[in-house]
Amino acid sequence: MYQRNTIQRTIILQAVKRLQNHPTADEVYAEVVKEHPSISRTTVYRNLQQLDEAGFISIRKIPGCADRYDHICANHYHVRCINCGRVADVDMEYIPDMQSRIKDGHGFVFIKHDLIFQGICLECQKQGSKEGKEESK
Amino acid sequence: MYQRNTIQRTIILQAVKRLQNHPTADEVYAEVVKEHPSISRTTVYRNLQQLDEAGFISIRKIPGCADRYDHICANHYHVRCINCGRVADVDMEYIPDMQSRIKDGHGFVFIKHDLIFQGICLECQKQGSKEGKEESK
DNA sequence: TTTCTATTGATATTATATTGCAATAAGAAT
DNA sequence: ATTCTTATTGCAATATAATATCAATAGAAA
Repeated sequence: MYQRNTIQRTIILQAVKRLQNHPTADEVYAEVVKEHPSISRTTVYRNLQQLDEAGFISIRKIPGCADRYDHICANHYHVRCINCGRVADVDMEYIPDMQSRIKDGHGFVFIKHDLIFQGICLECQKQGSKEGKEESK
Repeated sequence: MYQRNTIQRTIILQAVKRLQNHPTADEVYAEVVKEHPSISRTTVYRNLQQLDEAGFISIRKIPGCADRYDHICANHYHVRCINCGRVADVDMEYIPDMQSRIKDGHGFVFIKHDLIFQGICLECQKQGSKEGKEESK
């Protein structure tokens, strides 16, 4: 756990709270470097992880793309656009006891679960999926 | 789609079918290089992707670790050990209409979903989680 | 046998993330 | 206010996973 609230940590947290669209570490870096041009990418990566550990933000590991950082920490589900990579929340009831549906878990102790939808976002539908900024990996 | 069934493609497919534990591309490489010492890692990556596209195996993108290759193509759910990285199937009914539970999908067209559990496998429980071969990222 | 081209394998590159370490800066102690 | 202490930063290097480029090769077809 970290000890001090530095300028860097403060503006990184503010950036995640301002950018509400599940930014990647690099997108957070691009945002904070405007305000604090000397900040290092390493510091952004490091502080995002520390802010996650401290419970102020939540890291979201989405299959097939860079980690996203979420200003909302409560458990919820996400959808990823397979054309442009955009990640959004879905409004769906969280199922805390999902693991109770498992008949055979091969001796695993279950801790949590992630449910990630894949689809095409509204913008990419409009553009006929022609010029997405990212291909699905 | 590929045109020819090369030696390399054949032994890569056999390796995935033999290694039933959701191997990574590197683990498949380690297996096939025993039989075919001159094979290139690139060829393994490339063929695994082509075999996935051709429907003979299935790529599984698990958050926070390297892609796994599955000899079973039918939709099902997985659990990952956060200590050693092992990926296993869970025996649980597949829910094809999961997206029907979404109240607001923000205009996304939904295509598929992935449900991934995280937990501790039997082996890591026995070892008291002391010497896992991989830390959770 | 010769031609044609899919495929391979070596190398380089990209993307994402982490580690090591010297320099810095922010509190605490004096 | 000055010094001390150490958490933190930022640079550079490294790690890992995956992909791109391209000349050489192999194998089917003519």
